[in-house]
Amino acid sequence: MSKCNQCIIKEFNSLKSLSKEELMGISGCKTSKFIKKGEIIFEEGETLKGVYCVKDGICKLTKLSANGKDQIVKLVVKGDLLGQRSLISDEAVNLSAVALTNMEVCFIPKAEIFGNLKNNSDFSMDMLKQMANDLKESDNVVVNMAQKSVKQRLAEALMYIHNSFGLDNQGYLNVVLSREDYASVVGTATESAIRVLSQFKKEGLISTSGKQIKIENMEGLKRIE
Amino acid sequence: MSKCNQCIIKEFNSLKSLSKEELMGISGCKTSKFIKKGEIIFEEGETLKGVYCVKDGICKLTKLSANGKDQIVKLVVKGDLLGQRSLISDEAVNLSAVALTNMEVCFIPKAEIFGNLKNNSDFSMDMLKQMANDLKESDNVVVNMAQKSVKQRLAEALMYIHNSFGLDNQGYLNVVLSREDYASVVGTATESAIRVLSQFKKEGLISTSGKQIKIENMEGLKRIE
DNA sequence: ATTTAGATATGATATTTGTCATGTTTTGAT
DNA sequence: ATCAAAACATGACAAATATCATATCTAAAT
Repeated sequence: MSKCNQCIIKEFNSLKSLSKEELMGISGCKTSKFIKKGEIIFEEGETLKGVYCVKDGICKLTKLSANGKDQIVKLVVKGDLLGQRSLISDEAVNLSAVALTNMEVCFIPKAEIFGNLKNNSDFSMDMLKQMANDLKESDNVVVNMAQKSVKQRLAEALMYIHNSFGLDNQGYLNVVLSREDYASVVGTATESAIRVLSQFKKEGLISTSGKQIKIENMEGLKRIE
Repeated sequence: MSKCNQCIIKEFNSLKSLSKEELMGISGCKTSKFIKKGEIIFEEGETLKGVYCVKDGICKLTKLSANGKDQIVKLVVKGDLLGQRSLISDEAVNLSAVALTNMEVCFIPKAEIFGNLKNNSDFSMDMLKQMANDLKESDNVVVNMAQKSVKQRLAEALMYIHNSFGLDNQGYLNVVLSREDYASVVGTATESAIRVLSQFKKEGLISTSGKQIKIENMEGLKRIE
């Protein structure tokens, strides 16, 4: 069993506030899991028995809307925790998590997290900060959804992925989404997302190679209205 | 100076997890403030020096979008705290707070809140729970904004206000919003909000008396597509 | 290599929503 | 009580977006 206190991943999330002893405790009860692209980590409505620490790979958090369409609420990468919100509220999960690439995650049981929240105020403060940040971002997304056009939202989604998830060695976005997923991120019909991406391509703002997308003119994307 | 441990309001928020001594500490440093309808409590970008506990009245939390329109992100009532998110993130506030009615609020300095977060794990756990709940609701709003029509969103806004803020003695919604505010809640043009409300009225789903709105057919509103 | 389901693309059209113009009503200040 | 400003209302039209149809491309399975 690999040791949490030697794991670099923890530096990217609240677990960094835990002591060596507390991390040893987690090492002792965590389990490691490999998840294939497309597989479901958990589904809306499930009751979670712990949180997942993402060691490698990328997944999407989605919510099924009343009209039957999935909406992507967030993209989660290496270093993020999954399921804390649900655990803290002591409710069924509000979102589904689906792997966009092959993933490696560590599962940490609920009791362990709660114990640390109770005894380590730095940890709970860090968790609070993380949650506060998620809330701010979610509020910002609400405003964008309500006030911006599909074109703007898609341009911003591309820039967000560019800035947050980086590029491969040929300059393509590291996160590869289907057109349907792009539609689901910006909240529009798949055909609309395809049309806008085609337009961006015509205008030289992006280029593509299969599913892969490369931003060619960041300033142009910023100027989209 | 009135005493926090005798104040019923605290039962509705995280302050209920504080001990009598901790509440006395807050009583000693809090200040009470009356705010008139339409006045700004704080504005996006400001740095807060504490949180506000809403003793009476209702306010809206808004965010200015790039196109210059205000978006109402949340309605806040008696019992809620204002400004915790910003305080915890140690950042400028993300949202503006504007009174929709005359209000009475208590201002509690930052240091007092942080001290209690550090020393009282029940308090920080409760704060975490509150934040987790806000996050869930915000995520749900994102999905609604992205996937539902203006008509649906407005119907839901009316039902939300009905269920969460109650009615006056004649059955009108307790929260009275201008048409512009309704537009800002659902993220649409003021004229569109007016049109939809007029249509609801024609269909007998609601009735109005000036700005006041009464839901006449809850089931009908639920069925809106 | 062939097949085939799924993804991407695009045209035609319908629907929704926004914008501008204009008139009416309500509200608040004097 | 009167007046001005703001809020409300509605028509006409424009723009954005969704839907439906259909064609092409791609990738995985045999």
